[in-house]
Amino acid sequence: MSQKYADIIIDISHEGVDRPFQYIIPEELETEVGVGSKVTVPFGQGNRRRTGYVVRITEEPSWDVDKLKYVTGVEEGYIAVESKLIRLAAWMRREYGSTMIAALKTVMPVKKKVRERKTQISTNEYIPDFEKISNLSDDQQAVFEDFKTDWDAGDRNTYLLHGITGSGKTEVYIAMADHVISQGRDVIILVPEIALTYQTVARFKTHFQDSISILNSRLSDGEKYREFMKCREGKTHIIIGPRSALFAPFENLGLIVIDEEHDMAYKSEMTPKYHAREVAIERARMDGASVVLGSATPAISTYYKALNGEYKLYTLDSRVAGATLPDVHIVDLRDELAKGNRSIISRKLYDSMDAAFKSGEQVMLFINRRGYNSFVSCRSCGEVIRCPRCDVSLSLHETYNSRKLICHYCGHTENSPTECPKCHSKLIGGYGTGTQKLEEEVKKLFPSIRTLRMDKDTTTAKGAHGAIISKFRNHEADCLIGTQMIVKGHDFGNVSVVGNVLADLSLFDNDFESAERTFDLLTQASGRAGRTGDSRGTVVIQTYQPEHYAIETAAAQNYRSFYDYEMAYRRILHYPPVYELLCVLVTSAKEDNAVKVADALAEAAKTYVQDVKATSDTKGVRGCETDVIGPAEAYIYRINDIYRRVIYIKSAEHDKLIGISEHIQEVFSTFDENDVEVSFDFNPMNVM
DNA sequence: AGCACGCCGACT
DNA sequence: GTCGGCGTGCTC
Repeated sequence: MSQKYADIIIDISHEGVDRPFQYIIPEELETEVGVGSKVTVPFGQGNRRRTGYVVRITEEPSWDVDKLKYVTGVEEGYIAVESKLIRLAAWMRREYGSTMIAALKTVMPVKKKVRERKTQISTNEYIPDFEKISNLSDDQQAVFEDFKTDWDAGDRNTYLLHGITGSGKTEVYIAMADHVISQGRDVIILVPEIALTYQTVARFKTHFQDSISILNSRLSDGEKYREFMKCREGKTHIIIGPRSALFAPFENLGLIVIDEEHDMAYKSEMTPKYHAREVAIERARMDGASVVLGSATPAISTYYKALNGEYKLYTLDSRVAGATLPDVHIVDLRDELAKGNRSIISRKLYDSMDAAFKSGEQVMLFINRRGYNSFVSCRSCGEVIRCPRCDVSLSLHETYNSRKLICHYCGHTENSPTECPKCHSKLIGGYGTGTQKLEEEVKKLFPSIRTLRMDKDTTTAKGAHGAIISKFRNHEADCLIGTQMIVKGHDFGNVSVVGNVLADLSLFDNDFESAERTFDLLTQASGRAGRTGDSRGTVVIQTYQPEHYAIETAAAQNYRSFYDYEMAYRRILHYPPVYELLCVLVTSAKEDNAVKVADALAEAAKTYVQDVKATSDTKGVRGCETDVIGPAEAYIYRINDIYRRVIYIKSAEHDKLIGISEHIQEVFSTFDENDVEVSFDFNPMNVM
């Protein structure tokens, strides 16, 4: 038998070693080492043991054989992922500007010690059975039939299923998944976050019973690995889970469904900062699978592609079971103030709540900010209490016996001062409003009402989220107050009033997606009112900008109208999806180095753009504009004593942005400021 | 990333 | 003279 050699990516996240190194596979390990194996090898002059991943096996060495070292160990029973997932990692490396090892680690199933429990806990126990789905409505059937026709003809596509809240998208997914599985292919269902999409998961679980793998964020690495093994071994043919379920090691993937495809949770915060939608489409392309994107409020960029014909568009615009749209009222808070109402609950919202409580119905109040007040400032000198390590003001949080100031970025905590640290005035206090303040207000206005609060503060404990939801569902509280997490996918039959207490909070973010986020939140929140249909629900939207198109179109539940307005802005301002955006983040503990490097990289990018333009002009190609903006201070200039500067680059051509990012990386690698780091974010979803 | 080789300052 | 500073460069 001939000698085998392995190309191995070493587990060191550094540009300098971000390439394969070749090793000899010793005879005794030959059966165990395959593509995707996790191995240990001696590396560097000191022959330090490092781990690495095998990305290729050859029979011919491509390096001086005398210099090759031997593979020293293999992780036993490690899932050898098919080379397809490694190719997907390579694609992600290039697409999102990360190292190969970082890309591999996001794609590889993690194996930690799988502790076998004595009493096997079913990870899916907490999900109740859901009523079996009834037959598909005519609308749903038509969508499914069209999909089936394509599928049977071997036609693989990306589809956008645009269905209003309550139109029954889940039933359509299930029908599609059933069909694909019946053809011997595997299915991945992505949901934004399992805890928040409880009902979708429950429906799938009811339908597929034990043949479905369910991933959730509470699973340990070992449990997650076990679910992945089931996929690998063909014990299950469908998996449902968050972003990471995208890398389930199925051999015969046929369909990827992304539910609530507009959700921000699909964008990874960790390098490589990939978007699950894009990776899903690439994986589907590699595996000959179809992708179904579903949403009531599709991302602008998704709808844009659907209208361009890049995706096939399906629309479901009638609610099943005759549920009606709620009555939506917009309250202008400026009028309210003029009339002398200084409460954060308007007259209209108060009356609606009062009526609901009197008839034994429930109310949901939504405010997109946690904490008590947004910040603490001095009324005398204007001093605002800020985080000592970050460039943000601290948020006030109240616990049972103390008032604490917390930094939402680094976690810094201090006691709330009783006097101004600068001018020593006692007139120091909180401004703005958050979930805690709102809860207090409700208790003051409705003393006999039982309230529940759901935000990041009350849901950190394991199971807290589900506990709050089931308490409210069992009507152990009359009023649920929370941040955006309460609007996602929960159906409460007895809720007749939904209040958006300060709808423009998300508009104040002022990045190019703030209108889109506001529209999504308002639409989803409105969808929570009166869904079961016997009584028409009431939605109250309180705002300082009642004429804003995002608020008006959300109140009218008119997605298309919002899309048209929004696209007009995006076109004028050269924002995605017309133009794509690359954010280059330059960070350093030394402020002057961050400035210096950011300036140099922006200069390099500008020169590069000019050169590319010059060459394409000579070829007669009408080069699309590419703008380099900045560098500027990041939205939050300092986090944990690290200074942050950003360069934004806009281009209508995706490949051009990739080229620029590669060029910037190259230029950066010649610099010797080793306290500076550079990271890339394509089409960022948060202000940087 | 980590380790070695390499060429300049104050020490047994 | 030499011990050691960390600048530069390589790792199969």
